[in-house]
Amino acid sequence: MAAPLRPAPQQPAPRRPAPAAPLGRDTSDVLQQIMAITDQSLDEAQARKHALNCHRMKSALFSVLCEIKGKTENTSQSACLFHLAMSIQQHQEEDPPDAQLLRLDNMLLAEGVSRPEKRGRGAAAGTTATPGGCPNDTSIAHSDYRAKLSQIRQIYHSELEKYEQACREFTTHVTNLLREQSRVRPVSSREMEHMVGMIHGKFTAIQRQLKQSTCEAVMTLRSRLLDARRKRRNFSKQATEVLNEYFYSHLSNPYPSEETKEELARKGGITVSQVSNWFGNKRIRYKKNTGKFQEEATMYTEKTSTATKVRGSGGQSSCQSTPSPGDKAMASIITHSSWQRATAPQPPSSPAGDSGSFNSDVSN
DNA sequence: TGGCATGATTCAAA
DNA sequence: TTTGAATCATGCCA
Repeated sequence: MAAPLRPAPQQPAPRRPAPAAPLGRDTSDVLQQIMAITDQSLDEAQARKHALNCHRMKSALFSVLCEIKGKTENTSQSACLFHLAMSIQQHQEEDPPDAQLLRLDNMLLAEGVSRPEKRGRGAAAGTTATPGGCPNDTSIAHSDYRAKLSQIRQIYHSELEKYEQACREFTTHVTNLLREQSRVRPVSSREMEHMVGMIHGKFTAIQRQLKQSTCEAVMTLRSRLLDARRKRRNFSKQATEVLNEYFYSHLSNPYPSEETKEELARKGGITVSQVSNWFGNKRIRYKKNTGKFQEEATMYTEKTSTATKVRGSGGQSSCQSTPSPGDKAMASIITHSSWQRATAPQPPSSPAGDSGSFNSDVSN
């Protein structure tokens, strides 16, 4: 059986100086050498380049290539339009990363990483408030934070500089290479710009990675600082007294309004969130073990009753803290009955309702 | 050092 | 969004 005719396998380009030969064969030979030049080692390529530059057909080949390029200009124009459209589309697709880059830039700027290091104190730490924290602890944490941030900033700028330097060097190298190639083939300025743009695009991607990892480092640092803020610190005696007084004088409905919370926070020198936390904990712990809190309850109700007698009939809490001999029993009854109803959102403007429920609880 | 007290956090329910 | 409940984490004291 006859084997089917197959196209002859492509022979690798001969790596030898072009001998004197007919024009067509000579041209294709030179072209093949150009094509193969990237496969060769640097020394070999250098020698090949020199041979090509000195080749007697070089100027003829160059003009032919220019002619071909000129003829295909129309085609290339449409190709350029296509590339332009593709590039626009690509840029549109890259919008999210660009937005991300913008966010990264903003964050680095906000954290003081993008800026050169400030000499003054509290450059970045000034932006982090620490409500309810201890000044000594936070200042230690902040100095630690600043030191770590400074390290991150140094690393970031050093790496950024390295990348920029590498980008410049590589761009110069590629530009020189293209200039070199322009002696053999026509290289338009647009091609050069395109190549430089590509290089810059690659290095921008690397820079984005750098910014991202820097942001992550800053976030980790911040979260560690936040963990440090989590440290528990007992409230001052005054704060505890203010809260307890309110709690036991409003035992029927220990749900202070937002305004009351603010007032209690101000009086105790703590934050509104801390007041909310305290009441949340107090309610649940009181309910769980009423007996344990009886002594405390008696103490505070007596205290507030004394204060009421001294102050007379004025004051917000005084009108709601009329102590009765049966406070202990009342507390336990209230705890197990009215709080369940009281968990429903309270009407913001019903102080009378508070005392009313208190009285009704007592009477019940 | 262990146990208790207590402020903070988390999560589900209303 | 607030609250209850559970849980964590830390301070304090015997």
